[in-house]
Amino acid sequence: MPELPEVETVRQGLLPHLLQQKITDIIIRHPHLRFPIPTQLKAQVRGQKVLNISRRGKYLIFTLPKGNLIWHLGMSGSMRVLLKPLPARKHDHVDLIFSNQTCLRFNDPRRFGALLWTEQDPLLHPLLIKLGPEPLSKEFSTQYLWEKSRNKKVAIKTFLMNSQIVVGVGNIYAAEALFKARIHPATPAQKLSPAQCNHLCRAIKIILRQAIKRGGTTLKDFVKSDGKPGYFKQELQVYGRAGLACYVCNNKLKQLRQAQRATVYCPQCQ
DNA sequence: AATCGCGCCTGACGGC
DNA sequence: TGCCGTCAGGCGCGAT
Repeated sequence: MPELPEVETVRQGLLPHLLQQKITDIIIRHPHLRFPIPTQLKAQVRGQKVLNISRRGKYLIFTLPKGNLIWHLGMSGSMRVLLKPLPARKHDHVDLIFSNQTCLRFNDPRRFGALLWTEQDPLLHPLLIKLGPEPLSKEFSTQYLWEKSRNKKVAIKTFLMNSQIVVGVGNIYAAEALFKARIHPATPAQKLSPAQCNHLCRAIKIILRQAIKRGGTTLKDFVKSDGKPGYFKQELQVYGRAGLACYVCNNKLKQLRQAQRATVYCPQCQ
C-alpha cells in the first residue's frame, strides 16, 4: 500500500526520465480501475510533453500543456520506467510511450488505482479539492491539529487517516506516528491535550520525512527493478508486528480493529 | 454534521 | 493437489 513517502519516491524517480519527454502513444490494456479510464484519454494526451510531475497527497499529477493526468496507485499500484520495450506482464494495465522509446508502465493487481484527465486546475478536481493540508507543510501544525480535533469523538487513528484532515497518512504511518507520540490509537480525538497534539504533529512529520529519505536510497534503482513500491518495513516499529515485543519496553504489541483496519500498538507505551 | 461501514479487487495463506 | 474461505487495505460514497 503505497503511502505518501512511496508516492513521493515514485515521483522523484520518474522526474529525471519523463520531464520534457513527448508522449507518442498510450496503451490501455485494462481500463477498469477504481474509476474507468476515460475513453478519450489517448486523444487527450498524445503528442504532449510532460511539463511537470507533482504530488497532492497520494495523487500524482502529470502536467501537460493541455491538461493534467491525475494518477493514483491505489493499494497495489506500481510504476516502472522501461528504457527498451518489454512484453507486458500480468496486471500491466497502462503504458505511456515516449518519443525517446521510454515507456512508463503501470501495474496494479487489485485495480484500486485510478487514472484520470482534467483540463482544469487539478487541485480543483472533485477528488482533490476537499483534501486537507500536506503533512509536511507549515499549514499542518500543532495548532491545526488541536483546532481540527476539537469536538471530534472519533478515534485519533481514524481521524489521522481521514484525508480531509490531513493527506497521505495511511494505515502504516498512522500507527507508527501514534506509537512515536505515545498516544493510544483509540483515544477520542477531542481528548488530545495541546502537548499531545504537538507530539503527534512532530511525530508525523519526522516519520514521513525519514521514510522519504529512506525511499530515496532504497529505491533509487526502481527503474530497473520490478517496480514494487518497496515499503520501508525495516524501519517500522509497530505495523505488522502484533504479538511481537515492543522495541522500547519489550512488552507484547497488541492489535485492534478500527474502521475495518488493523491497528498495532503497545499497551504499555501508548 | 459526524461517523460508520460497504464494496471494489487479487493474491497469500490456512484448513481440509 | 486443489478448492474454498478469510484477510489485507485506499478511499469514495451511501446509510445512519
